[in-house]
This record gives sequence, C-alpha cells and structure tokens, in this order.
Amino acid sequence: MSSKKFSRNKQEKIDMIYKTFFNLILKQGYHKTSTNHVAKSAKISIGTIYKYFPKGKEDIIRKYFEESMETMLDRDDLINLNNDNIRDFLNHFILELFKNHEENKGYNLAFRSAIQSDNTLHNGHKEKIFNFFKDRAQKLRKTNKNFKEIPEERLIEVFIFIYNLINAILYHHLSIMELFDTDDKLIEYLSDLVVFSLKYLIKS
Amino acid sequence: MSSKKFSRNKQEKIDMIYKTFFNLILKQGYHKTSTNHVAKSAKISIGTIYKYFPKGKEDIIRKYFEESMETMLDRDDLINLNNDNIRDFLNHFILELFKNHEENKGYNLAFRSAIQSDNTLHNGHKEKIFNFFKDRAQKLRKTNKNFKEIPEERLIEVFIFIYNLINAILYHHLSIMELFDTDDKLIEYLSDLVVFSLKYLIKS
Amino acid sequence: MSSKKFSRNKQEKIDMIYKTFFNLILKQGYHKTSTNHVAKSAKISIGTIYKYFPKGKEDIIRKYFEESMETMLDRDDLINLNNDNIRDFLNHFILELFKNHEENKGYNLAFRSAIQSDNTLHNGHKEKIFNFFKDRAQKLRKTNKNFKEIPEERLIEVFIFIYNLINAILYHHLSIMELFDTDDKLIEYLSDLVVFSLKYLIKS
Amino acid sequence: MSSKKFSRNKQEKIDMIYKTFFNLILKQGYHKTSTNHVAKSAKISIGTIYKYFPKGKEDIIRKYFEESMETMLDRDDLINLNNDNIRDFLNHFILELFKNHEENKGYNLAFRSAIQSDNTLHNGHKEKIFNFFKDRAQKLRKTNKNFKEIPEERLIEVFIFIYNLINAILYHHLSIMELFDTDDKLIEYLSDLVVFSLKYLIKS
DNA sequence: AATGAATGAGAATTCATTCAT
DNA sequence: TATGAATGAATTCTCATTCAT
Repeated sequence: MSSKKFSRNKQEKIDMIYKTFFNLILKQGYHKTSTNHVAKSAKISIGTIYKYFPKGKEDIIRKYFEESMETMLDRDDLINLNNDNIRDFLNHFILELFKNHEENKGYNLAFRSAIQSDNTLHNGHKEKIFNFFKDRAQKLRKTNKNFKEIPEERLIEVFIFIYNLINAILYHHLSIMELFDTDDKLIEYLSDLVVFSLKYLIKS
Repeated sequence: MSSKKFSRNKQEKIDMIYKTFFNLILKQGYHKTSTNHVAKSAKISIGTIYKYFPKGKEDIIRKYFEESMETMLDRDDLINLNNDNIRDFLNHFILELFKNHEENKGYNLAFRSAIQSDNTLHNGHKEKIFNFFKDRAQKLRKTNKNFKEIPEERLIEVFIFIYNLINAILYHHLSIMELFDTDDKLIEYLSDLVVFSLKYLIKS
Repeated sequence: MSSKKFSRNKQEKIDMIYKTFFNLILKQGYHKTSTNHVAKSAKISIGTIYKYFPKGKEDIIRKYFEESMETMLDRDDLINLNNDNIRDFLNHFILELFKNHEENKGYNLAFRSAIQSDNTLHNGHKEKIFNFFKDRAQKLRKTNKNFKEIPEERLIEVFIFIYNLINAILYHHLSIMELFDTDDKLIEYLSDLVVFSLKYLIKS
Repeated sequence: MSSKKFSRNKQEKIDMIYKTFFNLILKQGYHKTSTNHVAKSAKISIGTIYKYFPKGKEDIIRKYFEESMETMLDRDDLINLNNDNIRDFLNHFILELFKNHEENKGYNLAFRSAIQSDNTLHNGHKEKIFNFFKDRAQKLRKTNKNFKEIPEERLIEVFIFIYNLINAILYHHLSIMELFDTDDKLIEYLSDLVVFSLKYLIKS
C-alpha cells in the first residue's frame, strides 16, 4: 500500500518532469531549456530529476519517446491487412497519427525540436522507425500477395516515407490545421494524398 | 588588385565560416557546435567570426538565410502568372526549390536544424516567408481572375502550405531522394502532389 | 545543526567572495579583477559566485553596497536632532563615517574604485545617497525650526556635500590619515571643517 | 611647409584622440571604452592610435596627464612666496586648479576615472604629485623662514593634502558647483577652507 | 529517497594589439 | 605614414552533473 502510494508519487513526478520539460522546450526551444530550469519550474529538485533520468535531457526525451512509440505504434493492425482493406488500414493509421498529434501536440513538437539538435537522438529515432516498419514489412510480405512482389527494402522505405509525409504535414511549421474546416476533411485529404502518393512510389 | 585581393579574402572567409559552421551542425547538431569550434575548424580566429557575425551563431544563420532567401525566392516569376500556365509556374517553383535543395543540401538542413532550436530565428523565418507570399498573393490577385475570388489571407496560407509541403518532403528525415529513379520523376510527383492538394485547399 | 551549518557556509562563502574580490580590486584595480580570478583566489567555484551574484562583478558590489549602506546609514540619529545638538549630531555622524572607513577601508576603497569605472553603479549610488538624505531632510524640516527655513532641495544638496566632503577627505588619495597624531584630532578637524563649511553653504 | 602641415595634422589627430577618448570615458566609464571604439568614433584608424600611443589606453592617459600637469603645475609661483602673500598664493593656486577644472572638466574626470581602475597609472600619478611638491617644498624651506621650521616631509604631505582636498571637492561626485551662486564665492570658500585647514595641519 | 549547494568544463563574447597592404 | 582586417588571450557567463546532508 505504501509502496503503491510511493510508486504513484514517482509516476506523478516523472509525468510532471515530462510536462514541464516539453512545455519549456515549446516556449524557449530545446537548447535554451536547462535541466535546472525544469527542476525549478516543476518544483522538483534537480537531484530527483537525475535519479529518474540519469543522463539528463537526453534521457528524458529518449524515455518519453520509448513510451510514446509503444503507445502509438505498437499494435497489430498491419498484420490483418489484405487486398480489400488497404484504404481502411491507411485511414486507421492516419487517424492514429492524427489523434496522437492532437493529444500530444506539445510533446511531439518538443520531441522533434529536440531531435533536430541532437544527432544521437536523431539516429536512435531513425533506427527505431526503421526497425518498426521492417518488422511490419516482413509480416506483410509473408501474408499478403500484393506486397510479396515489392522488395522488402522498398516496402520499408515507402512505409517510412508515408509515416514521415504525414508527420511532416502535421508538424512542419504548423500551418495546416487552419486550412481545413473540420478534422474529417483533413483526414480525408491525408488519406487521399497517401493513396495518390503510393501509386508513384510502388510502381516507380 | 590589392583591394581585389582584400575583398576576395573577406568573402572567402565568410564563405569558409558558412561552410564550416553548417558542416559542423550537420555532424554534431546545432547546440553542440560552438563559435570557438567553428573558428578552430575553419582556421579563422574567433575575433574574425565576431567581426562579420557580431551576434555569433544566430547571425551566421540569419545572414545565410537572408542571402539564400534572396537567391531562391526573390524573383518575379509569379508576376507573369496567368490562367494558362499555373502548372508551368508550379513546375518552375518546385524545380527552384529542388535545385536549391540539391545545391545547398547541407546548408539547408543545418538551417532547419538551427531553426528548430531557436525560437527567435524560427519566428523571423516564419515572418519572412509570410511577407514574401503576402507580396506574391497581392500581385496575383490584382492580375489574375481566378485568384481574385480567393481571399488574400487564404491564398497566403495555401502558398505557405505548398512551400512547407515541398520543403517538408525534401528535408524531412531525408528518405525521399532514394525513392525515385530520376530527379524528373520526383519533380513530376511533387508537381502532381501540389496540384492534387490545391483542389482540396482552394475549395474547402 | 545541519541546517545551521548550511546557512553558515552560505554566508561564509558570500563573505569570502566579498573579501577576496575587494582585496583583489585593491591590489589590481577594478577592471583587471575577473570573476574567475576571484573564484580561484577564494577557492570557490565560478558557478557558486554566479549563484549568489548572478550579474557578476556588478552584483557583488551592488549587494555589498546595499548591505553596507544599511549598516552605515540606516539609523534614526537625525530624527532627534534639535537646535542644541547639531554639533553633537555632526560629531556622531562623522564618527560613524570614520569608524566605517577604519573597519572597511579596503571594501570602501574598492567600492569607490569600482564605482568610478561603472556608470550604472555610479548612478545607482548617487540615487541611493540622494534618497537617503531626502528622507532625512524631510524629517528634519518637520521637526526643527532652523531647518524649516532652508528649502528642501538645498538641504539635501548640503547634506550630500557634507557626506561627500568627509568621504572625499577620508578616501581621496589616502594621504590624510598620516597627518594627524590621533584619531580624535582628525575627528575634531573634520567636525570643525563641516561647521565651518555649513556657514558658507546655508547662507549663500 | 609640408612638414608643418603634417605636424599640424598630427597634433590635430592626437587632440582628436584625447577628446574622443575622454568623452567616451565620461559616457561609458573607463573600462567599457575600448581603443577600437575610440578609433571608430574619432574616425582615425586603430593603427594610427597605436602609432601615437604605442601602449594604448594607458599611454593616452599618461601622455595627456603629462601635458596637463606641465600646463597646470609647472610654474614658479611658489618660489616668490613670502610671509606676506601666503593668502595671495593660495588664492592664485586655487584659482589655477579651478580654472583647470572648468576648462578640462571632462578630461580631468576621465583621468580620475581612469586612475581609479589602473594602479600603475595611480602610482605614477602619486609619484608625480609627490615629486612636484617635494621640489616646491625644498625651494620654500630655503627661501622662507616660517617654512624652515616645518620638516620637509610634513610640508610635502600638507601640500599634497591641500591639493587633494581642493581636487576632491571639485571632482568628488560633482555636487559642489551648484551650491554657490558665483564662482568667486566658491573660490573664497575654498581659500578660507585651506587657511582654516592649514592651522590644524601645520601645528599638529 | 529527496534535496539543492557546489562544481568546473565549456560556450559566448570582447578588446588590446599586430601586421600585411 | 595610414589603414583596418585579423588575431587570440582573457573575460563573462551557462548548465549538465555530482555529492554531502
């Protein structure tokens, strides 16, 4: 019971650190946000931050990313993909990315901001994405005739491109949200865009 | 001749600073690249860097950006736009962005990397883009019937979106270049993509 | 006890910084005394100096000055001033200045040295002196007939002049101390000097 | 003829350097005034400044001081001093100091400002003053009965004190000028003050 | 476990001084 | 002689990280 309480406090603190850190990055940019500043803003001692995140800033981002990737991407939707529901899958995938964007706008922007100034982080991220889609591509080529014809490497590249394209549109300079009346129209546009793009990418 | 040599040295030094700075950013990320490090790598004294760029890193990026924006965007292509050559204009515009990307891949990536960690710079950049397209939108609405019907603000937003979309694809996580056999195919894809997108954006 | 030790260490460090800084200024002059040099001499890390004095040298002097002004001037001697004890008051005031000079010779000289090379500091100092004597002048004019006749502004100016005169003699080029056999004779001289001067200043 | 013109240009430049340097010190304080800044303000190249003043700032002040000391103090007034005209001599001496102050207010303040932050300069100054009054004291003790009784060292000290007292009043925090209606009254006050002070100093 | 004072390497920036032209 | 570009040591200041309490 007491350990439960403790662990809730611990998680609360960790969440507080995430929240404060990413808020500060949004306000000031990554390299102007210091761990000491985070500690002061979050009213948590700098010692505690280093207890939970021994490597400091890098650790905060890496751990947040690991948690959020698990939440966002670690599902088995792709496995059941077949000829008939490619469009459904895409809609579903894009919707997930979009929902994640809406819910974690600040966090994700901060993450991207951080990744840009830290090559280690950037490469870790790329590797993670690559492995994720490599796994999915392999499964797809085993279970789906259409995909068997596409070389594995190409399939991975295409998936990554789609993933990046959607993210780029959602995050890049932030101007897109205001261009569509409703979220549904945006989702529709993005799905159509991906289908449109796939034709070029798969065949070329 | 002696004065010529002087001025050549000056520009050579400035170019050397740009080159070294952006190379280092590409290698190490923005916030790990210090002015002193640039000086040492470029074999130029730190004093010289601060002579030409009194505010340090920020100035290097800002000045490079100003120069490259002028080179890249400051032309009058849009003025001659009429009903018949929208597609030509788009092709031309995308080609320019693409050529700029090819020639200045390192510089531009570094610039984007830097912009992500510096909000002042980021806002300056956004403002510059906005003003550029505001000017173009106003000219277009005066000379072209089709555009007159679109509100100025919307037109600016759409242009910015297109600009960002292309840049996002060209720069975002770097995976696109390997997906197309030839540059022409990439350009074709991008043009088609923009035309495809415009339908959604203008009407919505 | 542990908290006591903490706070004692803190004040000890601050005092050590003051002591070292002013000693170095006395030896080398203000602008040749760097914060790093102070840190090294005081065997305190440069970070600690900036923790307690975030604006560096300027802060050290300003804070010391604020503390010493409070110690030296922030008393209510002037309030009880009446017709009969002007001479006593003067003796007392001069004695205070003199004691302060004796005890803090190094600090005060350093402060004056610093003030000469820093206009911001100088103006802050002048303002502080002015406000101090403005307050005293206002109180005096309310409670003392003789002073009521002297315009407030004039009274402030005269007080400041007296204050500066004494300080100038005590600090300016350091030659006075050796001219008098005993401190009492010096104090007597200074008091007589002020009384002598007041005749000129009040009437003119 | 051409050499004459040159030498006038040279002196003009030197005067321009003095003027600019001391004006900048008055505005910004000594240690914030850089030689490069002087060069830019005076529209004289930094190379030229170092031609005339090879040791930089220190040299500018030292040379100006040497010139101004010669102008101000290098006269034989004291030699003819006798019993009857001590008061006249004092008036004359004070008037000289006062005139110098009026004419070179900026220069002198700057000089004092500079001296405070540079111990070499300060010591040089003290030595110069000491030697000047040593010379005068020796002459006086040879020619004047009254002074013979005062030990040479003491006489020098008293002279220096008087000199410093007047200067302190004239320069110290600048508040005196506004306290007297006319210059004559100020001079009178200063003379009386010195006579008043001498009684204490000579006898003690 | 939690705290936050303390550390010091390293980044940004200045400025006296030199030297090629 | 005059110039001012170039230099780099020295300075100010920041911030990730440690460790005694």
